[in-house]
Amino acid sequence: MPKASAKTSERRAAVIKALGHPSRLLIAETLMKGEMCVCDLKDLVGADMSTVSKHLTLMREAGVLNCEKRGLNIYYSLACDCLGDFLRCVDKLACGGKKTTCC
Amino acid sequence: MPKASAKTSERRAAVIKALGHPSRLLIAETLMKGEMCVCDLKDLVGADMSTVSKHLTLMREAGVLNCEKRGLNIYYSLACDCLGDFLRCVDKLACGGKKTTCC
DNA sequence: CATCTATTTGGCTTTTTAACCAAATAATGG
DNA sequence: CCATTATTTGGTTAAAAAGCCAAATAGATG
Repeated sequence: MPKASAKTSERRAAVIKALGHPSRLLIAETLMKGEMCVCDLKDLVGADMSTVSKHLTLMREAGVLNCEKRGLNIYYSLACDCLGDFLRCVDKLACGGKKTTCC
Repeated sequence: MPKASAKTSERRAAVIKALGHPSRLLIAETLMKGEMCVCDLKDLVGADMSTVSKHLTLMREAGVLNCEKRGLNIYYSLACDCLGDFLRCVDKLACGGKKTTCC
């Protein structure tokens, strides 16, 4: 585990932030099953195409997604197969329940 | 892996968002070594105490942190020991490098 | 070449998040 | 009970993120 310099902390936070939005998380979860093109992801998310495109760009720039153009479509896919482990941890935490106060 | 309903997606995203800020991530990384009180975390982060307090509240409400009051201090700790796996995945992605375009 | 389809970009508005300061609360010790 | 220390809350302001629309770009196809 690398030590947390300010720089790596920023970079890590960018990756995490890229997944910390409901639509983007849904996209990532869905891409675990395989690549998809933007228009299919648009249907999945149910937002404006331009909005989805911006989410995808952000995720790609964070290093979370790869993309490849084939014909008219651009296919996005996960850059890493570790997302399962990532989500397992998230789910453990998410189920912990919201504590409104500590004492 | 539970299916991603809108509700669970929201909840998961909240957990992830709680870690997707440089200061909060630094706090979480530091707490892997053990609990700390707010004033120590304030020194670590180097922000106003009230700012740090709000970060901690947000993380606690997301389910990421627990806290316990002892004497005058409140000690925060990680709610789950899975953060290592989480960060391993994040680091893999963070090292992937920023691709500015796909083609 | 003109056109069609898929996607990205730019611009703008609204919402959310972050930060600080000052004031409130809570437990402790004199 | 008063003062002190640790922390949270409320309020305000500034900065960042998200969404939509319209326009631009890039291949594919007739």
